[in-house]
Amino acid sequence: MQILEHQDEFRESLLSWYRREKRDLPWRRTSNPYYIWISEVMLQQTRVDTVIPYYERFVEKFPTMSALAEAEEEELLKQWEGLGYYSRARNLQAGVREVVENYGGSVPANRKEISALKGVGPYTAGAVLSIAYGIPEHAVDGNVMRVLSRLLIIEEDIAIPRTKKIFEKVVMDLIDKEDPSSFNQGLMELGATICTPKPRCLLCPVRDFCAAFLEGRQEELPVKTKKTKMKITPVASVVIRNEQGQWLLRQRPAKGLLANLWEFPMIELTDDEPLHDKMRAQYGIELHHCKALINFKHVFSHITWELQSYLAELSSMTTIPDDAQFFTEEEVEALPKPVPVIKIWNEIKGNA
DNA sequence: AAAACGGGGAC
DNA sequence: GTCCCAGTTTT
Repeated sequence: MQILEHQDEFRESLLSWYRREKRDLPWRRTSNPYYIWISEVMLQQTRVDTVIPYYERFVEKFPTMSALAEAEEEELLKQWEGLGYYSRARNLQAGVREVVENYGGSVPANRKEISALKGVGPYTAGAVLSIAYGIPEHAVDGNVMRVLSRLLIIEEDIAIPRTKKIFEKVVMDLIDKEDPSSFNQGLMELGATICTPKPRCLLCPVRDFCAAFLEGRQEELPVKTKKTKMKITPVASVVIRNEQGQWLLRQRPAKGLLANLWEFPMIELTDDEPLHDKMRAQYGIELHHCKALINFKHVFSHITWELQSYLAELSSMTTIPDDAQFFTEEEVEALPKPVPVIKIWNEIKGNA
């Protein structure tokens, strides 16, 4: 089935535009599958401008798969600090370890095997295969669905998982067999710079092929039902300093939100029970001279923390929880911490 | 199929 | 405020 008239001309217009206009990005200066892999994982749900400095530091710190395979998780998370979706980092390391142990250090060059690696889903598999190895495989992300939904007027709801299969099929039909890397990246580059949610069609190199532009319907596509009921959670974070001037940090659980990152002991404020009682009940900590620090909101993808923070002294008689310990200022700096915790820490240091 | 999973930039 | 970003995993 021919899904698009003038397929060859479309490919040529897209590819010549991409080769002429593509941004000079760090991961476009290499074809090392490991580096491409790193970049694609970092770019999941994350903008290019945010990723660039993280990518540069990461490949400098872990220049080989062996280096990453041997790294401590704390060191890994410190490199990822502030980038979000921290399971990406753990999954990347797990995947790299699989490659080192089971594939002799060579990233698999077929969809079946590469997709079996931790953290490598349908998009990342296709991206690494096409960009690093030049294999004609689909790499369908949000950009590609937006571009193709307009190009072909595909009105299926892109919020529904099975809709992506439609676009994967379209890409496999359209993809340039000679340069699948530039084709896939060209679609994404177009979506990121021209065919944006608010499209700039007058700059588009393929508008003559675009069914939505022809009908003036580009603003209506893609169709996406949204629905996020944001949950609001009031929390209190207590910064505790002992008589030696050390700070009490707790490591978050290994699963769930901000897994394994460090924080000042945090309490969910579900009822109107006093903070002191909750600290005693949940942590066995007795607070003295509790002073209010700063209050702010922190928005995650599905939760908003309404966060209160306090500075308190700890009585020397109290036992501390076994998932928490005291750290010097230098040690606190070195621990991987989520952004709201860093914000509190900066407030502490500013007051000192 | 839906929810969980971070953080920031653009409007 | 809303949207959504070079998505994947878990439930």
